[in-house]
Order: sequence, then structure tokens, then C-alpha cells
Amino acid sequence: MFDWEREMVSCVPEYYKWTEWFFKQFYEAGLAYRNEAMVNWSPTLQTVLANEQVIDGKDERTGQPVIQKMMTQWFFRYTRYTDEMLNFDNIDWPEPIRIMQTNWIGRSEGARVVFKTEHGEPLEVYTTRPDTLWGATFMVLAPEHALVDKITTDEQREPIETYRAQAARSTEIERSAEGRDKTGVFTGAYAINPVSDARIPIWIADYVMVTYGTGAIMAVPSGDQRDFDFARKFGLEIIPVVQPEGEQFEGAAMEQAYDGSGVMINSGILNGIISNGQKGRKNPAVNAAISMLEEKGIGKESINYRLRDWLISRQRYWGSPIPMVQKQDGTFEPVPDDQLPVLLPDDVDFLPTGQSPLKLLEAFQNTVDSEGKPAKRETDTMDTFMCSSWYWYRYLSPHYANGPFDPEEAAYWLPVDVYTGGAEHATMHLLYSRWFTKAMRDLGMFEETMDIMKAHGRDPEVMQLGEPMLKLRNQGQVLGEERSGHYIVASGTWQATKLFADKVDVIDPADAPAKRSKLVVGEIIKRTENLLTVDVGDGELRTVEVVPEAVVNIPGMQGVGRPDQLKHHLEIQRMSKSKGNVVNPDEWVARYGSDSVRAYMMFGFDWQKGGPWDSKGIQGAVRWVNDVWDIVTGYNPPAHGNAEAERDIERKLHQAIRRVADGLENFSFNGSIAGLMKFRNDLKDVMKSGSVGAAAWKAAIRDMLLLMAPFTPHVAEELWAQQGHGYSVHQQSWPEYDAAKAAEDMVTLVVQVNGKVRDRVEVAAGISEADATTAAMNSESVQRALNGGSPKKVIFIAGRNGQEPKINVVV
RNA sequence: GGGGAUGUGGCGGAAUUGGCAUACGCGCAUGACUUAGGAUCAUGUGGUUCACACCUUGCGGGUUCGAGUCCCGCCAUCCCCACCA
Repeated sequence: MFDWEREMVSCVPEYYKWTEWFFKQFYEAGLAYRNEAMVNWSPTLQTVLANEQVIDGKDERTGQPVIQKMMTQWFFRYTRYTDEMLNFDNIDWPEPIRIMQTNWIGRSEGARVVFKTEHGEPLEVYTTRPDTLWGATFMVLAPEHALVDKITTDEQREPIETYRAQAARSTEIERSAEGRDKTGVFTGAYAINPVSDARIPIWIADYVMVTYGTGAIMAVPSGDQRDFDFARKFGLEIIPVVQPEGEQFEGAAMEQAYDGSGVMINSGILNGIISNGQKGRKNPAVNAAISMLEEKGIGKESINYRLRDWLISRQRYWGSPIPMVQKQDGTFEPVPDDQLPVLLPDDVDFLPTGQSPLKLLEAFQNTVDSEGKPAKRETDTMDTFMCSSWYWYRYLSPHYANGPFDPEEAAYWLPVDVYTGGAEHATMHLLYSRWFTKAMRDLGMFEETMDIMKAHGRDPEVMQLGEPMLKLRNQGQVLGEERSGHYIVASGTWQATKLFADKVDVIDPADAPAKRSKLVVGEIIKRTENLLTVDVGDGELRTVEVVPEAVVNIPGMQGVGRPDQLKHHLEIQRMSKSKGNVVNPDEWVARYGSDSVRAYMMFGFDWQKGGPWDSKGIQGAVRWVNDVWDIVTGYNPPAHGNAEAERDIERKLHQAIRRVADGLENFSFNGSIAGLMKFRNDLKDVMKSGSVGAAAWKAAIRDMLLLMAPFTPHVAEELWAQQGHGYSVHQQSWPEYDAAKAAEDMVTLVVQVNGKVRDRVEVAAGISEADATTAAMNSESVQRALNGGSPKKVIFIAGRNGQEPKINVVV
């Protein structure tokens, strides 16, 4: 149900005023900052992109390559809440989403170790395997690492500069497309291994990312395959430090890196300690290594995250303006609250300059600072994920003027109970949203809400979680229908391997004529304009061009047939105009009514999975709705029925209540409707037997309509009114489930022999173990299996929750 | 390379904690009603088998009195991440 009084639009000033306000709040709290950083730059879009918007080194929208570039940009301290965002204890979110977010945040446990160059410059690295420190035989810096310039020797300067220039030019795709073939250049400088005092060469290579860890690694070729590949390629030393039982590793002879468990060798004081191959303190060798590093003061335990701060600047027009002005001295200050929002100008020119139109608009940029001196407005706008990171708070009170939301409303509604959306939002929208809410909490934005909650007797503790949505479920997508192509007979003239058809008839495959040289007979696999690809059987394809004046006969198609009306084969895939498999719900609603279409949408699929549309499958829902209509309007029950039958329909009603309610809570809507369809079948049986009296019948119908209301709201309302009940069916209390009423008197005792079902016996519900055993022993199948002997064991399982009792005889 | 999900009749899909596998629906078959049927009604419909009976949840093992469900190893498909040190 939609409450249109709470409609809001994120690109109107009434909304984005508060998006800007949030930015300002974050800025003043130190959660927003400006920094120079290596960013993803899209030359195509002429803007920077968040890591989340770069897929395989390409921009997710255009598929064009993205390059790395140093730029000054606005960031949010996304990493402030890494550990809290890894905690899902108090929210009910799907496991796959939690795993994806966990992997995205990418927490890794290890240590930072400070190496020194020969000349004494400190060179810090991050490693998850400090136990392998003695095996570090060289170091690798990212090409962009700040120390490269300083340490490179004169002889190596030229190749280093060439390599760095090349790395800067190349896109991330090119860097990873090289796969395992390592490249790199020696700087000419050496470092001292702080534990072994070995003099080890320092290289640069693009397999080390400047953005992760410290942008520098200690390379342990005996334990890391990437380092191993690099060492082999450039002839660097390999020292084994972890040796599995029964092996005798020799650095020169190793064929690949070994990262499994074993015992430490060549490792000074660590020799003999077990390294179990794990990361963190769980590994005895790592544990010992970290203690040693901290004791000697050359390193310390350290946690590292894959997650970077959230880059929110965009060099484009669309998006909320960043409410900052740059003063003449170059520093920034926020726009005063009473001047918010900074409006997006509507007189911009979209010129192909490669720059944001705002950059070209002097009138927008020129302003004054808080002292009245000339200043320049920030022309970057915010990532539109900003707008979607808090919209549900605005829903509460879309026209509220004193803040982003009305705390009175918030105290009633927050947090969101259930949120549904696609799983594709896992690492973007849903993670941003969690960050945003945690930041709001820490900035005290929920304080007033919590006071009001307290005043209304609601426990405000839940707001301390800083979680926007307590329960999340992902829905699947309804895909296009699988459809076979038209089966055709095309005739015309051949030119080389192509048939120019002047006549095309769509036929039933059963009526296909025999193969003839002048004909093409088969299913259309593909059609582009008037060019057909036809499967003539045995996987053989023919190309047919339908000439402009050709006669096209399509049975059931009115008017003169055109080649573009010929259907081609479609596999199950997403609906899209270009594939021609879009199912327009309006057409189906016009044909069957919205309740039937709605019921089918809920019944025909696993809601969390989605699946292909099936234009025949909808018939089941249509028949159900029609049947219910006929049952309710077209049957006159007798004044009095028999008690047993009335008890039985009451029982079935309560079983239906249970199924419908369970389905609604678990998002198994198909189960709910299956329960209702079954009840429809039960009612039809009652109609046939005429055994239920008017009062019991009317009561059953009444509750069924209540159960149907969420699924077929219009038909339920109409029938509710026709039954003489007051408006509205949607404002009644839900039928209460009564387990006693749902319980069966007689149940089927399932008799198993060695766990396999061999017999079924009708017995009274709640049968005792002794009686069940007697019944089982009297079963012919059991007698046969026992063959005169006695059972080894008999296991009785009483029926729970309406389940049948079972008895298993072990022979 | 790492992580995740899925795999059940001809099809969509059911199956609380391990306890009658295939609910509900589509389709199909036979019959009825009909000038007609893409309507409706009845019956049937996992497989092998005349039957008795046996087998069956991607494949192979295991745990258990009992496995679609739990564990181990494969295979297939899809998704996410990816030189992350």
C-alpha cells in the first residue's frame, strides 16, 4: 500500500536541502574531509567514480575504461565504522548480503613491520604473515609510492621513470589483464631485513597497489605465489621458511610457493615453531612473530581493511551541490544554514567541453564568504547515493521544515521494520545506508526521537544500534518468458547461401512439408529487421532475407503480415525492450483483472528467486479468483448441516489460516496462496456434499475473505460487501489461528521398516507408543520383514505440530 | 585464484527443528457437456513393472533408527570479488 501523502522526490530543493545539510553536519563533525587521493577517473564521463561503480576496471554505466588519477576530492570517513558494520548480531539480514558486505569491508589481521633502507629511511609494510619475515628476500613498492623518487639510484632512474609513466597511463584493466606475468623494475636501492639483517633489493611493480596497506610489501617468494613468480622472473633469492612434514625445501629447487602448515625453518628464534598456515594470532608462529616485533619495537599487530573512505565528489551537474565555498586563501567553509539549499542553477549549458556545466557558470561560482569577501562555490556535486542513503527518514514527514524528519513521526516508525530490495544493492546502497545511520546516531540526530519514544513508553534502545533496517529480504526478478520462434515455410530464390523469400508462412511444426530445395522450413532462431536465421533441424541454420514486397502469413494476426511481426526464439532472460520479451502488466490486468495478475505474481514464483513469466501459468490464479467468486456468490447452503462435516471445514479453515500467516511472515507468498487454493478445493467438496449448514458456511467464507484480502484486495472487498459485512475488509482483525480447531481426530500412522515407508495405518490422533507399536506389529509388511523374528529396535515419533506420527521398526 | 548461491516430476515450485518427498498450480491424457472450445465439469498423471513389489530430490561417499535437509569429495549453472600482501 502506498501512502501518497508521504511522497517525496530526492531531486527537488525541499529534499536536497537536507542532503546538503547532512553533508554540512558530517563536515563539521570531521566525518567529511577534502583530500588528494588516487581516484577512479572516467575519461568518458569526465568524472571520478566510487570504487563500487567500477566493475572490472570499467565504468559500470558505459563500460568504458577507468584510469587512476591523483585528484583533490571530498570524502566521507567510511572507515570510521568498519568494525561496527561487520557486526550483524542485532539485525535479520540475509546471509549472502552479510557475507558480501563482510568481504567488501575486507578485514584482515596481520602486522605492520618497519624496514629501513640502507640509508636509514623507514619503509613500512603490512603483512598477514609476519612469521615468514626471515623469508623476505626483496621488497616491492607500488609505482606511485612516495619513497620511490627518493631512493632510486641514478643508474636506475630512467627505467624507473619509464615504468612509472607507463603504469600511470595504463588502466586497471591493463594492469590486471597481464595476469600472472609479472613486470617490475629494480630501484637500485636496498633495504635491511630487520630480523635477519640481510641486504635485500627494493623493486617497484604494479602488482602492488598504492591504495592498499602501506603501498609496499615485503616479498616472501617461498610463501606467496605472486612473489614467487616475480622472483623467478627476475632471478631473486628464495628462502623457504615453512616446511611441511616429510619435505626438504631448497629455495632454488622449489616449483611454487608453499602457504600451508608446517614447521618454521631458516627463521632464527622462530625455528621449530609450528605455523598452521592461518592468519592472525591463531597461528602460533604468527603469534610468536608479533610478540617478537612488538618487543623489539620494529613492528606491531595491525588490522587492515579493503574498504576505503567513500569518495562523494562528482564533476557533473546532476546531484546535490556540495554546500562549501572556497575562500581567497584557498581554505573551505560551509554555506550558512539559512542559505541552504545551494540551488542547482537551471540556466546551464550542456556543452561537450568535458567539464561539468557548473564549472562554466560564473554566476553560480561567484559568491562571498562569511566575512563578505569574494569566494568561489564548490562546483562538484554529490554522488547520488547520498540522496538514497537517508530517503526513508524523509518519507516520515516529506514537508517538515525544521529538520530532515519530524522526531514525532520518527518515534513511532523508526527503525524500518522490513526493507525489501534487490541483492545488487549489497555493497553500495545498503552499506552506505548503514554508515549514514551510524553517523546520524553519533551526531545526536536521533536524541529527540529517543526522548519521545521514551515518553510514549517505547524502548529507545533499538535506535542505539545505528541500523536503518532491522529486517532485510531480497526479492528476485520476474524474467521474460521463454518463447519458441515461429515455425515457418519460406520460399523464394536462392543467391549463394541465402534465400530471398517472397513468401513466408507461419505454420504448425506438425504440418511441416517435406524438405525441398526451394524451401526453408524451420524455427526462427534470430531476426534482425527482415533477416531471419532459421533452424532447419539437426542444428543446421539457414539465412533468409524477406524481400520488401514479400507476402507474410501469420495465423491470428490481423491485416497484412510484416517481417517484423515474426517472432524469434527467446531464452529466459531479463525483460528488455531490445530483446522484445517485455511483459506489459497492463495488458494482463485488462484481460484478467489486477487481482488475478497480482495473485499470480505472488503464487507463480519463489519471491526471493524470481523466474520466467509464464503466460499459461497465470490461468491457475485466474481460475482460483473465478472459483472463489462462484463459490461465494453462487451457492446456497442448506439451513442445517451435519456436525462432523462442519467440524471438518472449520478444521481446514484453521489449517489455511496457519499456512497463510506463515507464508506472509516468511515471504513465502506462494505458500499462502497454495493454502487458500487448497481451501477453495475443500469448499468445492463441501458444495458437492451439501453437508455444511448456512451458519458454518458463512463463517468459513467470512474468514476466507479476510485471508484473501492481502492477495486479492478488490475481489475480497467486493465479496465482503456482498456478504453483508461492513466496510472495509481491510480494516478487520486477522482471523485468529486455533491449534485445537486445526487438529485432526484421525491421523495416518506412518509405518517404516529400517527407515523406509512400508505401510500406513489410520489411527486416533495422539496415539500412545504402545498402541502404535501394536498397530505396527500387526502390519503385514512388518510381519513379512520380521519373518518370524523380533525387531532389534522400535522408534516412535509422536506427531508434532499437526504432523503425522511415525514408527520405525528396525529389523 | 578467493567467496557465495542454486541443482527436487514435462514446467513453475512445496516440504518448521533430520521424520509420509513431489503440497498448490501449469501442462498433458481420457471421458462428459457442447454447433464449437483457448470455457466448464469428472478422473488420472514421478519412474520401472501386467501385477506383486522396487526405485526416486545433480553425481559419489559418510553420519543416523531415519537425510531433499547435516558432514566430506566431485560435477554443472549463475552471481560477487579479484595481483588486497
